[in-house]
Amino acid sequence: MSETAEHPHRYTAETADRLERAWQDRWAAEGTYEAPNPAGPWAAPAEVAEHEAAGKLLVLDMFPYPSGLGLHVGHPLGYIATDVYARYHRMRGKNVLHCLGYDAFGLPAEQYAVQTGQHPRVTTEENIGVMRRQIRRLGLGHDDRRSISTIDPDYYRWTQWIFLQLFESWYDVDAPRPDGGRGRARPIGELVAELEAGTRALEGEFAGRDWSGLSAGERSDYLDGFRLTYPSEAPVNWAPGLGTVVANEEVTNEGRTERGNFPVFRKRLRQWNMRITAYADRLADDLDRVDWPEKVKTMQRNWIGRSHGARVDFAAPRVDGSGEQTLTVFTTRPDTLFGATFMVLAPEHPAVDALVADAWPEGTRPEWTGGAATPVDAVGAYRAAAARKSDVERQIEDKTKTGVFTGSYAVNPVDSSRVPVFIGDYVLMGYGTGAIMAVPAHDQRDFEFALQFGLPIVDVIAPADAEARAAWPGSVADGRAFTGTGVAIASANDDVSLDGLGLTDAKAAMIAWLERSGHGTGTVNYRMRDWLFSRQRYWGEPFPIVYDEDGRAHALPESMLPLELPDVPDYAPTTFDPQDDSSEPQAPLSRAREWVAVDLDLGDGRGVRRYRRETNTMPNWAGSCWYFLRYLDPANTDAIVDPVNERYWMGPHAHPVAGAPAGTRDPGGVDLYVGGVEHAVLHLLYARFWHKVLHDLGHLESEEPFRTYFSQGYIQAFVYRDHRGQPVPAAEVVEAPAADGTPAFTWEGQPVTREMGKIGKSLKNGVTPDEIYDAYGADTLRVYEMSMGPLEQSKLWETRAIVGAQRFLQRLWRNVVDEDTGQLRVADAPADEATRRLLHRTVEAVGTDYDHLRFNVAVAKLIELNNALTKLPAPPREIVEPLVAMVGPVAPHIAEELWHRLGHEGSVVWASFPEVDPAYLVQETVTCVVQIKGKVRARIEVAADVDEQTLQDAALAEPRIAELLAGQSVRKVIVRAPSLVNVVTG
RNA sequence: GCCCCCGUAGCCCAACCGGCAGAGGCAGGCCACUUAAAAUGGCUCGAGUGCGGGUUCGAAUCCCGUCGGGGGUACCA
Repeated sequence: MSETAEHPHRYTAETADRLERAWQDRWAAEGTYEAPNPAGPWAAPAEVAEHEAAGKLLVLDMFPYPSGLGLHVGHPLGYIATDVYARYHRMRGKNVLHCLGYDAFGLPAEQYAVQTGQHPRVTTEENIGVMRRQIRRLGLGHDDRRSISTIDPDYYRWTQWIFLQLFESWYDVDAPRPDGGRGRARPIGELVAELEAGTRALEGEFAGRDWSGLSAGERSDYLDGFRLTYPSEAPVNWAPGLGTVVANEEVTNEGRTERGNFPVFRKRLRQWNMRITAYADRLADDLDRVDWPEKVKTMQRNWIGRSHGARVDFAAPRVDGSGEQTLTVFTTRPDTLFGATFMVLAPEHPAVDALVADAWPEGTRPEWTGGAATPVDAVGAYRAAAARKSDVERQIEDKTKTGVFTGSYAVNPVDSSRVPVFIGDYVLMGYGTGAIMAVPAHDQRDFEFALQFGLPIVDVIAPADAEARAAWPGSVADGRAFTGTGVAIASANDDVSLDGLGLTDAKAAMIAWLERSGHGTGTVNYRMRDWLFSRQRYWGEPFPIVYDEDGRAHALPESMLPLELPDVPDYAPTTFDPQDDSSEPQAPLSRAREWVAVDLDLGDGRGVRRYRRETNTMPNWAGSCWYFLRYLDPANTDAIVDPVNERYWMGPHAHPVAGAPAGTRDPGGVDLYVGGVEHAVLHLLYARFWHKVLHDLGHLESEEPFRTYFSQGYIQAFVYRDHRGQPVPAAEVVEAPAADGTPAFTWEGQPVTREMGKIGKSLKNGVTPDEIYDAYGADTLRVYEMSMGPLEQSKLWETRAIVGAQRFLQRLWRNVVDEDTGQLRVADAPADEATRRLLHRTVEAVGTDYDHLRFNVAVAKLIELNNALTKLPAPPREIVEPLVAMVGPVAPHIAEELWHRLGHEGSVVWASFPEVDPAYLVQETVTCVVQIKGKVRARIEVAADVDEQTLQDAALAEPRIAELLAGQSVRKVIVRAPSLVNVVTG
């Protein structure tokens, strides 16, 4: 390039490339970013002590998944942001732990391997290699010693260990916690001991029996009902096209898999689950104690879906004459029980069979029968139709209420009225009890159902406000349910009256009556279900579980960990026709017969026996639930993390986060976690759950994994499509104004349309970091990405705008280095007053901006200061040095190079962030704005410490103001010394 | 349908507790350097804050309504 010849010492892409690589090598060789641990295998307490005054900082990025496609320019955004933050805090003297590992087990890696015909380990390791190279070239200050990968047996040994912790524990809802609450995980051995000693009674189907009277099998089943991870036969989400079951959290609204978009079918299968529901309350409550975006907290609260209400028992005579069938409903509105005029059960509800009559009873309306001759036919046909409908169809269909009468009546406990029992698919088996009491006057869905089927609608709530009550014609006349808050009416029996009570009191009164009369109980219901944990896939962590001849699950002893994933030639999943819901999942590991059948001594006193290994593997989420804990102490072979290290890096702070409820303590956790919002109810919820279990069991001091979480926006790019809607290569699109002046776009001469979209190969708008490294250098990419806009916002990638970032670095370079001679240009003469003031203002602003992740504003301030230096004949060293230091977090390579050229021996990485001298922040004089009725009419220079009266006098004496005020009466003068005077006239 | 976020110059974005609408960048224009172009540098142009109302001495900022964009969620009893 010619400019190199003309300006041999100019900062160009080549210069950047050369010095960036050189500094990356040197940082690696010198271990510049290695963070000392207080304890464990890497204990370096003396080095830790050096940071005692400033403290520590744990910065975390979401665990990346090494895809075969490599990175595009959108991926590094968060990594750069955390790196800037980490580097800033290093300059503040903190012991900063920042590193990056790889989440390498899972479906996409396996699919990629199947496509390319290579073993997943081979392709995954290759992909990690590519990603490591791309990440290293960005110059991130990671402690590479701590980089771990989930597929490493030394890592997944501990994933399996955590699984065993969950298997070997149960949730005791009564156990007191150190924080004063009740409920925590305890070792299952303690449960067994209490059962053996008879201090704890058996529950559920074993209630009333004695532990010693149970068979071994019964004991095992009983304990499985308590373990935090347990096998169970239950309806799960089976995706034949994916060849595996998936968790509820991985199913989209459309009833398809999040990964691959395959149809999902409900199927009863024996699978492993995690008892996350035991933690529902704490997972919901503790959101108040972390510093997260409110949006993400809301998403988690909605997912957990806690609602307070009551369970109410209705009784219906069984059609076979064998007595009463209890139908339990969940309602959030027990106060409307007097208005319950019918019941609806989910079509799959198990009690339906006991209620389907042989013939339509007297008074059955024709529309209740679904056109069938008998209830048996009607219910049979309706159930068959409902079962045939996929979830997708149920969603897509309009919301017209359908259902049929079972031919049975139940008794409303509150007034002994007979209410017809229907089945209908608007009641879901998966929520509450799968049965509802219908209160058509006060629930819009029930209202619609009642209209459809000619069922009675009885108002039991009326508007509370007398005026509104007088105007309200009743729900039937109004044409809709009254769902607002109001007061109860027509709600009394011999025993209880709700009449006149408001919502809260009426609910409480009804719950009290239900409990008193034995017809129900106040309860809390959750939308969240237990977490389906097994997958029929090869590329995941094997379960440390074996089955004996009776099919009972046994944990492998810890000494047998890691249980390594066997190398099998046939790792491809067995997939089916995506629509074939009759198919059965087949785990690839089940084909590894020699691995599955083993003779082991589990150390339980039974000696060597024959066992069959669990052939499911763990889901992708397993490895990412706890990786940050391993970063803290990756070489520790005795423990998942040394407790001292965990307390040091993640222990609770002295003060709770802003907005936490009074009296709560800080939960501990990562100091800053940055990642995309797409994991709001998956990873972020699962990780919190495991963390709380490990906390309860005494392995962790912190109660939450992520004290502060920041969700970054995405970088998007324009997508151009031709007339068929096909994306065309974005880089080849030409922009030219159309005849009317509006922007128009063409590709190969053909008009194309423009829209925003994700960056990627499929949309033909991909830009890789490597292209940008080559054309501009990593520092330029870093500065550009940080200056694009607020971190939390989605932003538009615009390759042509990058040059602005490069020009900034070039000007910075030119302020220090002569482009022709390579000599230093800085002057040792003192700076002038104005520049010095600007410097201190900049130091002040950039520091707080870095601290608050406002990198776009920080970069603008640095550019401003740099531009001010460009105008000087020779930039003064006293300004240049702090500027270079402040640039260090965003553009570490150029800063390091200039720092050394300025004569420093040590790294800029560990230089102190410049100090603000407050003396330079105070202005001697300021410009005061003089307004008349809020409009600026004059400006005057006044002393910064001017008092209000003097300022007012000066303002009114200002000739232009005096002129404008002539002949007007001054009503009021507002003085905000020293910057503003507002004269109100009239 | 419901909930949340965002609308400032041609474009991306600043603006503290309500107090001069502009920090920075891109693009555009002019000039310098150049045989020329690119690159680089200098200078410069540019909106009254989506719209309508309200509160206030004063509103981009607070409140109400409305339009547009983005996200979440949806028969959850």
